Amino acid sequence: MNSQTDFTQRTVEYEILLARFKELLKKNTYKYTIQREVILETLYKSDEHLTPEALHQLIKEKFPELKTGIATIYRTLSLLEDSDMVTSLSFGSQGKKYELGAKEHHDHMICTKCGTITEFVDEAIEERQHRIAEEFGFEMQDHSMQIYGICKNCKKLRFIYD
Amino acid sequence: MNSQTDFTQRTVEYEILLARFKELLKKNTYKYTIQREVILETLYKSDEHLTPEALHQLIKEKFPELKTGIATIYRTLSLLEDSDMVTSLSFGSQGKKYELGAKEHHDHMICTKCGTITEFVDEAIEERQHRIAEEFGFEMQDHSMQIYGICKNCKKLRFIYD
DNA sequence: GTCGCTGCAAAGTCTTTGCAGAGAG
DNA sequence: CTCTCTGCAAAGACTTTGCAGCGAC
Repeated sequence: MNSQTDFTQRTVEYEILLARFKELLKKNTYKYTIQREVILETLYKSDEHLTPEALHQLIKEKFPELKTGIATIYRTLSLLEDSDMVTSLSFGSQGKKYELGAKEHHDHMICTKCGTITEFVDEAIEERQHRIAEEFGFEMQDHSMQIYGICKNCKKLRFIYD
Repeated sequence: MNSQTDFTQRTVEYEILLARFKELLKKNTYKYTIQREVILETLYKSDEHLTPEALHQLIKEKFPELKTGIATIYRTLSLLEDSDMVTSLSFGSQGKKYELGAKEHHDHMICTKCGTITEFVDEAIEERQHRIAEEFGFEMQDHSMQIYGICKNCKKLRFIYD
């Protein structure tokens, strides 16, 4: 293990994402800043859906020298969301979670015990959604679906602890 | 037009709902209060999905003598939600909206221009959802689906104003 | 009567905003 | 150089909580 920083451990996929991001910034005469890239990178590296607060924690741990403020997290997330680079999910009272929206479309299965989010795609459902919107004369921009329940893992644990 | 109060203009459907509610209260040794009934009634009469604030406004207008506090609205909505009598929907930053959950299950189509929510049900989708949960070893408790876009009406208006 | 419920106001959360200095273009 | 972006702290919006008095049972 050498002393490479995280910044050099980039995948091709991430490079493409970053290029898209820089293009977006340029197009809107926004500036490239290290904070903005770190936020993008952290979202990219995380498999999870992150709350602004969780994202802030991760960044403080990984890049403490940046002293990134929570306000910047919020501002950047808004910017990314407005540009359709990230998507947010709202929960009951657990606030809002963000994920990179560059990935292909998918829906969410949310465990009400542990909060874990599993992604899935179902073509039949996608197809029906389009048809329904059409039926109502509705111009669909987006759609989302959530299945709430107890995940496989928590079902096992429940068996042990309950 | 006579001077009947709203309380006497009850439908059979509402009476059943109210009976369910009273039963629920009794079962949990909660007390029946006029505020709680007014909240239930207002939710029942509204075709829309209401924010706690909107609900509060409606109640202040209809029953000013009660001086119902916003805290009571929140407390009662929580109570009703915990008891599965109402369901809440979360939105981007527009907060949370509540609807009576006593009705049969349905999904939502949300206009991003005017915020109007249209309900719909699609059997094919319901069926697929169960199948997907099963596939993942997930014990489904609930599910929700939202289609975001521009409603028929706003599409018309856009044609005129844009 | 008792004990839960209510309104009010104060306290929490979470998110946004104002501002002066730092830094990208 | 200019003008945006940032961190900080203060302000906002929304929701919850503490408390004393009121009211259901």
